[in-house]
Amino acid sequence: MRIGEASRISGASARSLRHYEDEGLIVPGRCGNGFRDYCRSTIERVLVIRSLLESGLPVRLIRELLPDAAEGSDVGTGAVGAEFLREVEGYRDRLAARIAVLREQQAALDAYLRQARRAETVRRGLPAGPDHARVAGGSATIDHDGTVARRRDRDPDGA
DNA sequence: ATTCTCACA
DNA sequence: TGTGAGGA
Repeated sequence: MRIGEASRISGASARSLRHYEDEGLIVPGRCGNGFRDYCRSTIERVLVIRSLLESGLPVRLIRELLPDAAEGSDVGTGAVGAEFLREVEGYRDRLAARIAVLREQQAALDAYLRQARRAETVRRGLPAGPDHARVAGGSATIDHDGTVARRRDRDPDGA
């Protein structure tokens, strides 16, 4: 079958199917007209790839886990090497590190929203609200207390 | 109507 | 991964 049907059956977009091929995860055949030809085993392989992807394994590791798409016929054995496990662990650790960073960013935004809402409430209750959110040139960061710390990239008039 | 490759506001 | 171009 061609990529269209393979896409419907596997649930992977034609784009993804071509991508998996570029990544060496699958090796569909080719018809005379150059169209890709997907056989049943390839479809099954795509299904496995998708589940693995959803499990969080990066393409690189999936490639190592699955038997060579080129030669072999059917799917995964159970022969996982110790080195492979270490790679997965490494990936998971890096993921954890990224999550930690994301948590900090989320905390910073939560803090910012709290102080921003507080400021909004205060403004309504007071005669005049002098300071508003000002966004000027340069970069800015939001601290854990919700404070927006701005800094000019370079002070034009300073020496 | 489908697919292919290539490139990216 | 999506999307569009330009061709088969």
